[in-house]
Amino acid sequence: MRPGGADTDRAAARQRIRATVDSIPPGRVATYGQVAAEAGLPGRARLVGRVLSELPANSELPWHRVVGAGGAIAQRPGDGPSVQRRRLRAERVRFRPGGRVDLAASGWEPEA
DNA sequence: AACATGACTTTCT
DNA sequence: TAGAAAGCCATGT
Repeated sequence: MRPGGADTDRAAARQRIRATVDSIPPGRVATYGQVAAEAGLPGRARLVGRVLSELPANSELPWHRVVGAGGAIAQRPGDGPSVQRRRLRAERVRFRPGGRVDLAASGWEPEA
């Protein structure tokens, strides 16, 4: 076989992204860039968004714990921000006036 | 192969 | 507060 093939790399990257998202504890949120960096893919925040966009509706992955830079709720296709906001509020995630997540209080601090 | 698009981020005007 | 610009890059046409 050809270890290190491009296809394999992309598949592995997406798997690491999913694993990272899955490791975000309830009540905490991480930004796209943060998830990418934790997954060993610095600078590829977009790839994270891509992976999440392809998740099946019944996915167990806590996609709602991923927000944009500065705690902004991302504009998702076909659905308003209210869905994600509700799910986060249900986990006691703190919000700041303006509708952003309070990263200082509820941001994810991954353990080394 | 060129071009467009997108659940992104950061910096500079 | 807004917009442009430049990074990033997988996918689809």
